[in-house]
Amino acid sequence: MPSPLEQAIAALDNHILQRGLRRTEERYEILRAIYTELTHFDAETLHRHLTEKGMRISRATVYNTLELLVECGLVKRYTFGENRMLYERSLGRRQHDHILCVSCGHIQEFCDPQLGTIVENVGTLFHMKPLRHELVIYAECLRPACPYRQEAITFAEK
Amino acid sequence: MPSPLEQAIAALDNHILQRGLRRTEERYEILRAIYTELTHFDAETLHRHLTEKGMRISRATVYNTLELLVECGLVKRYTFGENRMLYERSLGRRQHDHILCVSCGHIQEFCDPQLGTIVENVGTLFHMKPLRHELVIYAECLRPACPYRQEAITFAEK
DNA sequence: GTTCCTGCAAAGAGTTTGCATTGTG
DNA sequence: CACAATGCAAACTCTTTGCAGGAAC
Repeated sequence: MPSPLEQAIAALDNHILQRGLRRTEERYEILRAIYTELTHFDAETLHRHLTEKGMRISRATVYNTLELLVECGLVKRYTFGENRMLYERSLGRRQHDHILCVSCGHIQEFCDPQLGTIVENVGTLFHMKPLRHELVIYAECLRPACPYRQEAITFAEK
Repeated sequence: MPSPLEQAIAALDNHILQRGLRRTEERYEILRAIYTELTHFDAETLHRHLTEKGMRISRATVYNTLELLVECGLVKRYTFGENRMLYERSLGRRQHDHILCVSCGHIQEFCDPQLGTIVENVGTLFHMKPLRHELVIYAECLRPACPYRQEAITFAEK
């Protein structure tokens, strides 16, 4: 069984072929980073991650490629809490939603099968067809020593 | 029974008194507009609305006052679909979530009591205390003549 | 009179766009 | 070798900030 990365590469190959686009190194490098190294990241973080690994790539290409990958369903885009967009890989993953710690910013995922029913019911009520949904729970960690707090401090000091 | 606007003014009076702030005309005008004329608006729309009614007010004051009103719980702030913040009045309103039409941008509200249960359960699962949540359903209107589509076209042409 | 608040304009953050250059097909 | 995609920098949008003048207490 192929790994999610292998599946994603095959899907991107296919999309590029279908649309007469070009197989550039940048597109595959970005896809690889998203499928093997990053999760819940913003465009800036992805750009920094790639340049720090020695790759020479522009912000424009990062944004262009993210849009391409969102279009062909390989990446999902969210607009969490703060005014920026977050991305994550979507192939080989169940539908899920997010719970975000307001003190450290750490994001965790959860699945709740009942939520799908609620979304369908609301759609029916309004005569609308739900295409996607986003539930974000903003919460506070109850553990006195939250393991992610240090991460948040490091992040804030930058 | 006092109207939501009257309650909101009283609450703002109280907040201002408690914190030793000042009762400026701008703050009360903004509060009045939010409680009687606008819903699901962004800062720019509020600013335009006020200036079009002849009021001379700066963007900085609009942003400052929105922050003040969010702090004291009179206004709620959301980060829907696109990369901007939306606001709405919160006093005298039940907890609700939003369904957004992707073709015209129209936003409607719904309440689902089961959602609260889901949110609590997820909090328990992760040992976190949920503070608030946002569910946004992105959907497509099934009615061939969506009454809000014209609104969207007008909006787009601006 | 003191201090907070406002207006203005400039700065910031995140994202998009225009255009010359590069490189895929 | 055509033309899509890249890199760079500038433009753009939304929001925040610094500061001088003005208003509330």
